[in-house]
Amino acid sequence: MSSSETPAARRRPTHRKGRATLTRESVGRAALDLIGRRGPAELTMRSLAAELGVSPRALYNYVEDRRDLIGLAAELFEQDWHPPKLDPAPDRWRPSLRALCDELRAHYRRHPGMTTLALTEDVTMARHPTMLRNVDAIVGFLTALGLPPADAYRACVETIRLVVGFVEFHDALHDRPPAHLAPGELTETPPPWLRPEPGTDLPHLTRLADLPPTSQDEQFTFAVDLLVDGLAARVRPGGRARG
Amino acid sequence: MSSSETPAARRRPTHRKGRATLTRESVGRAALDLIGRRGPAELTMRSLAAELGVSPRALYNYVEDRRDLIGLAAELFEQDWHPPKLDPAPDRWRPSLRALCDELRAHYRRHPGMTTLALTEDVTMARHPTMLRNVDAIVGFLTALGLPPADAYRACVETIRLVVGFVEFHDALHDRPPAHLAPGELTETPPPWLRPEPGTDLPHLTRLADLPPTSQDEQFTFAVDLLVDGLAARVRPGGRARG
DNA sequence: ACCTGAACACCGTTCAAGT
DNA sequence: ACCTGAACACCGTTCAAGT
Repeated sequence: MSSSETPAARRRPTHRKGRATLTRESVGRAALDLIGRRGPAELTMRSLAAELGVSPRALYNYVEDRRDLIGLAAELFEQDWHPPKLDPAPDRWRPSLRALCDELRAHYRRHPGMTTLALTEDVTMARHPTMLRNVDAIVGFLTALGLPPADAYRACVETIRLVVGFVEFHDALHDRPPAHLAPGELTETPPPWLRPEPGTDLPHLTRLADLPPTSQDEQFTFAVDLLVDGLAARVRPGGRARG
Repeated sequence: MSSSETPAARRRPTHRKGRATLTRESVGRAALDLIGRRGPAELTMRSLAAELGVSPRALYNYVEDRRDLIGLAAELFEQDWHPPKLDPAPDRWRPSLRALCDELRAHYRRHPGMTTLALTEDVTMARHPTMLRNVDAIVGFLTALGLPPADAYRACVETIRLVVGFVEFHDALHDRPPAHLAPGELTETPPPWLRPEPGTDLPHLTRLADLPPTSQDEQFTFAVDLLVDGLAARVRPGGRARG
């Protein structure tokens, strides 16, 4: 009766009808989990509500609409990642950058298709303070290598785009092969459909067909190596920035 | 009455009820046009049927389903492009590669979101003979620079991914800004949401806020320059391939 | 052979009503 | 304050019937 009830009595109940109370964050987490487990196409207001044991209408008490839900999941997804330690010393920056790309790739691969989903739903990601800290750390690392600040920012953007593009365009197909494809049709690189018919005049593809295939990881390593060498040309004393 | 009717009489009618007769190709072209004009989200069986003046059911006489339709549009889209002339001479390969990237970017920009749509619908692109010829030409160009065949193929893949990733993740947002965004919110690079609050400890982003913004084209040029320099490190006599 | 119209099972979202 | 159930306007796809 007094104005000083116990804090517990003031707090919102944590359960309701045997079910954990929904919150904006728990709804977003559930969406992110569902995307990771079943893929982005399976995220519907109705399927998420069913997993949470509520009616679809109940979700609208915590998110404005589906776009808001996807944006929320994307934000939580970004909060879950921090860049590894980055060392700009002349003999350490290359392995640092490679480790950064490897860890970023592993993170995005845990939710393949997430970025593409945000893109198609016009969701703008990356407003969270965590993301600001991450970008600041990477830009600082690239600046310490000797890049002008504007180029350090540009290189940061390209590094992230390289990884995200690789995961969304390459890993996503290999990690979750579409049901309609024959097993080996995408695991091989180059894929079988790039193997020319005998007799066609495609000399370089013909020669390629006899080489051992490139694995996903080899292709990724090649992409990161290209980036590292491109940056090295701007970092090395006497390196030329433009051709 | 004779068995030698005129060829015109044997041919399928080109019109029906005042409307051009549908064909698989004309349906695919209409889909590609609709995507370019109104964006990928606006492509539905019903909207396409309405534009063609038929019922939605009629489309199923020419395509198996929506995935098949999108694959068909993607195939026609690829047929519309051919790489420019590529000159591997030591003083010409850099401008050649830059021109290739510029033209590929311009092509993909004509149908922003097309690649992402194909991706989310599990459509595998690029089986058409035209695409084989294009890839063969690019791999041949990179081989002539001095890259081993396996690396030439890998570099070809990364070049295309760089351009497609840039168009889908960067140009798409600038060229068709989502309705819910304030005008300057995406045209500026770095975007306003990367500008830290005063007093926060993000020194590199803080410094960046005072620099003139990077235009889309400058960012693209930077990305291509990185690629060119990365390749140069593998092409130059004495260039090191790995760090 | 090719089309239409009605129908089915989905989807996001909203309304009116419950507790 | 938070929920449910019914409803609306969409969607892809299919069925039965027309010409």
